[in-house]
Amino acid sequence: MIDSNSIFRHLTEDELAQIPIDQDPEHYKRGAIIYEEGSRIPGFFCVQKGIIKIYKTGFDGKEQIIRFAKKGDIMGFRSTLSKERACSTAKVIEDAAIILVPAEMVIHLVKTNGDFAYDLLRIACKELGEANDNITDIAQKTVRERLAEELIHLRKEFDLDNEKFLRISLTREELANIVGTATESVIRLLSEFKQDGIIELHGRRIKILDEKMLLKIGNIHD
Amino acid sequence: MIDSNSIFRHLTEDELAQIPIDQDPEHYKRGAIIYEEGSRIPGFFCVQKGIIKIYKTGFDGKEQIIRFAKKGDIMGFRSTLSKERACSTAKVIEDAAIILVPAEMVIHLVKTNGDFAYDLLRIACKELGEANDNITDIAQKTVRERLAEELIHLRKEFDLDNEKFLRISLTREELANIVGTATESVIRLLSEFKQDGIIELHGRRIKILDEKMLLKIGNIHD
DNA sequence: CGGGAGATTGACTGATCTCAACCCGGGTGG
DNA sequence: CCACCCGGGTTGAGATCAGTCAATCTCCCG
Repeated sequence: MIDSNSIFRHLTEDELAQIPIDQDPEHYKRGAIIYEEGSRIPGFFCVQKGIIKIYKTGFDGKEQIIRFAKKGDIMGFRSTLSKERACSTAKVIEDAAIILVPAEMVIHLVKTNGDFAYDLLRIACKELGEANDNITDIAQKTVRERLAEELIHLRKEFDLDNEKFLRISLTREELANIVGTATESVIRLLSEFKQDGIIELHGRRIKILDEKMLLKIGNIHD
Repeated sequence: MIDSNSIFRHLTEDELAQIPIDQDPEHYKRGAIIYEEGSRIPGFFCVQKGIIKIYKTGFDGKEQIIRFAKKGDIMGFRSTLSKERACSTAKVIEDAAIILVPAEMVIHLVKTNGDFAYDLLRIACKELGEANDNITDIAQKTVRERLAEELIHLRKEFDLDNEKFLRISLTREELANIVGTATESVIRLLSEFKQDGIIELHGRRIKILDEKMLLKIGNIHD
């Protein structure tokens, strides 16, 4: 039930009993909004199934996708811990099952279970590191480089199916909102990559043919 | 010695005794590097005086300033907690005094002192929120908007002296490396702002005359 | 006085964005 | 059954923000 990399792996029996982990998760359909920018968050969400996009809305209404959450990921801990209103929106892009751990419970656990606190801290630090990488990329790389890099990133996070298709399906607009560019630019660059034999496009599905080339285009070295 | 918003405010007498907080801090001159990208960090740095810029180096060598640390701020906790190599460099831009808390000590505190863990978590969450805001801004706003916003941001973080000069002095290049643009662009935009009577420039010192206008240019609403 | 770092300015270029037209497939209501 | 609509996806043309390159200037320091 609780596997070795779950955020709950260090809870005691007693603690686990207080968490709704065995209860039925809430089910959400594609398009459903789990929480919205500016609202209060009741606690922290653990994704058991599905994919959620987490985005902020810019002043002109354009969405900027910050990250995705999938099975095993948690959402909303930032606002939960700082007791602030949500500063991002979470929207389902692949039907999801999610459980909610109440805010007081999380805070109580942080204060009383050191291993749990440490794990949570490491998750926050990991996200922080990724966010900082992201800032550097967006500030310094071209759209072309960022798109290549994002394809690699999606491949790492969601993997490929046995036909080499990315296991996540995004609209062109969503891709643009990750990379931070216009939809048309994504379309043009994707078809360029296709021309060059780097990817194949079947509607929203993207098949990755030449990962080496993407690494090169994206200036990814590590 | 430990004021009410110090990260150490929740330590017990015993715990405090184990921390080098009363010892003489290490002094660093402008230009000194406190830790460098790719190196191991011995622990976590608490700034008692001075200003440090924390930046990442892009693949072409251009630096991207992630944030500043000043009195009361901590640095390097991300790498310390995740036990990874530093992914950013910390360089002094105003003579600094800094104490170091060894990594094992920090981790031990996180695991045994819930209030400390909670405080640290909140700091991480705060940074994470700021990083996400930053991503959205860089991805969506123009250079002009970002520069205006950054001036407001610097004014909030470092305040103005009694002549309305920003209490932080940066080269044009550093300003460019925060905003994510070319040095020349910063120079041109600053002199535009000067033409419009929004700021005054005296070498590196920037006097803020019309904050309202900066808010407007930067599309800052909250 | 020479050297070097940082600041400035101008000219040019070009990567991206915006706008607009058009296509395509699916769903829906008449 | 068909016309229509709508959300995405594409493509082209033109406009432009911002980056690059290069020359010059100004301090400040040794």
